[in-house]
Amino acid sequence: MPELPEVETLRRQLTDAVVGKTISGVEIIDAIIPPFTVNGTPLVIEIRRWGKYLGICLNNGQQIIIHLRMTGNLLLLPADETLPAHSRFVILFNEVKVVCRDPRRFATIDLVTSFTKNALIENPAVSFPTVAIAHKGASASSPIKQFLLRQEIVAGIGNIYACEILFVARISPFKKTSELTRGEWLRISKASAKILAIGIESRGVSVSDWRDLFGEKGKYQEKLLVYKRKGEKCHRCSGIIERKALAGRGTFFCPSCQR
DNA sequence: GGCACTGTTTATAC
DNA sequence: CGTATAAACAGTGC
Ligand SMILES: [Zn+2]
Repeated sequence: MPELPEVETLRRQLTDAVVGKTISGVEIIDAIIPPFTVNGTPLVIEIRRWGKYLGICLNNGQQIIIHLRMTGNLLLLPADETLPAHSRFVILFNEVKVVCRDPRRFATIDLVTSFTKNALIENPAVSFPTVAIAHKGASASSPIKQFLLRQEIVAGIGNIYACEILFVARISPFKKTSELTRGEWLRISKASAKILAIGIESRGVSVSDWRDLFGEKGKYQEKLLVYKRKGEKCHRCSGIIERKALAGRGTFFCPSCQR
C-alpha cells in the first residue's frame, strides 16, 4: 500500500541508511524486469520522491527510479542475508543490501539519466494550494475522490488516504468537483496536509503486509477513521460507515456527516 | 473450488 | 479530448 506517507517513510529511512554509500550493483531477480547496468560503482548522493516515485540519485549522473505500485516494499538487510520470498530486485552495497519484495509483481525499477514528474500539487503533505485545483475542478465532472487520486493533479494520494482525507473534510467521496465551494476546497486542503502528516509520522499504514525499510509495521492502521471500517460506528456522529465502489475502488465514508 | 477483493498505473476502447 | 474498463499478478478470506 505504498502511498505518499509510505514512500516518504522509505525516502527518509533510505536517506539515513544509504546516502554516502557505494553501490556495487543492482541484481535483477525477476526476469520480467528489463536488465540494466549501473556505470561503475557510484555513491548515493540523495534520495528523492515525486508522489509515489522514489529516486536514488547517484554521483555518476544516473538515477534509479522505483515505483512500488500495490505490494512492493523495500527492506534493508545485511549483505549476506538470504532473500525473502517474492524478492524482485536487490540494490547491493558493501555491507548491506536493499531488497524489493513484491508479491504481485507490479513494482517497477528503471535506470535513467533524468527524471521528473509534474503535478498541479507536487507535495500535498507540505503545501496544498487551492486556487489552481479549484479552477481545474470547476471544469471537471468527476467525483472528488477520483479527482484526488489523479497523480497529475495531486501527487501521492492513494485509495486509503483519499478516503481518510474526505472524512476529515466532511465531504462525500461522490461529490462532483464542479459543485465544491471555496470553503470545501479549503477543508480538503487542510485535511490532506493533516492526514498525510499523520501518515508519515506513523510510518505508514499496514492494513495488509506493508513494512518499512527495517521490516517494521506502520502505526496508521490503528488510527484509521473510515477505511476498512464498514459497518462500524462513525467517530464523529452516530452514523455507520459504508463501503461503496467508486471507479472500481473500495470507498469508505460516513453517509450522515460527509456531504 | 470459486469468487470477490486488495495498496497502482497504463493501454485500449468509446 | 475526457472518461471508463480491463489487464498486469498473487495472495487472502468467505
Ligand atoms: Zn459520521
